[in-house]
Amino acid sequence: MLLEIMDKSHWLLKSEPETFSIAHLRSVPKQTTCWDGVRNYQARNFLRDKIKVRDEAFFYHSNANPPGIAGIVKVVKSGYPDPTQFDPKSQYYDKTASRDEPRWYSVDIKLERVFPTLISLEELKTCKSLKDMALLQRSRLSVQPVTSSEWDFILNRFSTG
DNA sequence: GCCAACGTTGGC
DNA sequence: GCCAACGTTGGC
Repeated sequence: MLLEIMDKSHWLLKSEPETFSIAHLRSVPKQTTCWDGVRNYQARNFLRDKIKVRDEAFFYHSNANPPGIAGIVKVVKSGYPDPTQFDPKSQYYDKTASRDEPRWYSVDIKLERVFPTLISLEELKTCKSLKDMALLQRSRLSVQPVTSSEWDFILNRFSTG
């Protein structure tokens, strides 16, 4: 099957830990959750079109003290319409979206690893090899690609248990 | 809490 | 399709 010979892609997913941290993810059933609430078109396109089952992602704590990469998750379900866009009670409700024409997408992710210590943004910034990383260049994108070399570099450079 | 960066909206 | 106004993100 084609999927088996395709390389995994790597991503970085941001979450504010006050809202949903890696500790929250560890405590939910099956350590699996719907990655919902993304309301940016470029991020949406990655969720809808590019992120595949078996891909891995860094779980990044944004708006945190300190901000940084807290662990790794894997994708267990690829893009499908974000259910919160249809829910009037959700803070992510979007009245312009319909089930026939969904506007926003989610994937399901499962916890793979919590790093024993956070890899802080400050440390990432000191690495010349990471100077082109989307996180350091286009800091506001909440779903962003990570190249294989960036992924490997980070796992090798930092003690991640 | 500030504010720079950047994304979205809407009048024209 | 431009661009000013406005809103959000997220580091600090």
